[in-house]
Amino acid sequence: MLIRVDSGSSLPLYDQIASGIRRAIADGEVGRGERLPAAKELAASLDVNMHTVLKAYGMLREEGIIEVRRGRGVTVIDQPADRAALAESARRLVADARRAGLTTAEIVDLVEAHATD
Amino acid sequence: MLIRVDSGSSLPLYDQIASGIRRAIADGEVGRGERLPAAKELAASLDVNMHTVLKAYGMLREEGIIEVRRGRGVTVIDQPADRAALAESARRLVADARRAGLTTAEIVDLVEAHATD
DNA sequence: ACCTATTTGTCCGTATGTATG
DNA sequence: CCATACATACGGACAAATAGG
Repeated sequence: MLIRVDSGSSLPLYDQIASGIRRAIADGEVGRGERLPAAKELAASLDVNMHTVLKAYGMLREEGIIEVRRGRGVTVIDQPADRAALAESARRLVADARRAGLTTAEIVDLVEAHATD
Repeated sequence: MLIRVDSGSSLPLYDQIASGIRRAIADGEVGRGERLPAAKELAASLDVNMHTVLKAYGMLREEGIIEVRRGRGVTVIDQPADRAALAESARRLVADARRAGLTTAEIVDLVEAHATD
């Protein structure tokens, strides 16, 4: 898995790492169900602290794209895409947001705030 | 704001702190829009590390209950219930979309498609 | 415009705990 | 029992946003 980080970037290192892993998965560089390197190893290879990698892993776990378990490591979740459920989620979000009085632009902002690349 | 933590508990300190703050808000001990103590202060009063308090604050921010800003401190959000539900919906949508391999731009497109003005 | 203090954000390092195999 | 690997908590350092003088 090829990831590069730039300590001079304005983006936090953990964001860069999370993005790199998302890309690696999207590109099929790491397959579904496959294991990602241990935090300690990835940290060493990127020359960052283990906590920084663990924070990136934690983000991806909250996004539901990896499974993180102590003693076992990190694996990419293998789940088929369900576009129907996705559309339903989007519909429900918009409905709730409308009820709360949000404009379309505000809804987009809200979504983007939860979709940090 | 009265919070108690037990280092002997099986629950992490940051969970205990977050729970304590949720309760304090629910009980009206701290009002909407009011400010919570600086992380450093709360940490000192609970005899825990500042980072532990910051982690608790981060959790509550993700839940949409509080607003945390650098240099300004932490304030309780006006409509926690609605915003919290919205944030949760947005989080879930993004997680599902990520799992389906969508990029941020594609997620925004999906939302906009359901938010025709 | 400048300076200072405050406050959170990020990153590092270390130590210890806990689940897994 | 032992090694691996993440989880929690501590501490320190510096950066960046904010507020106020």
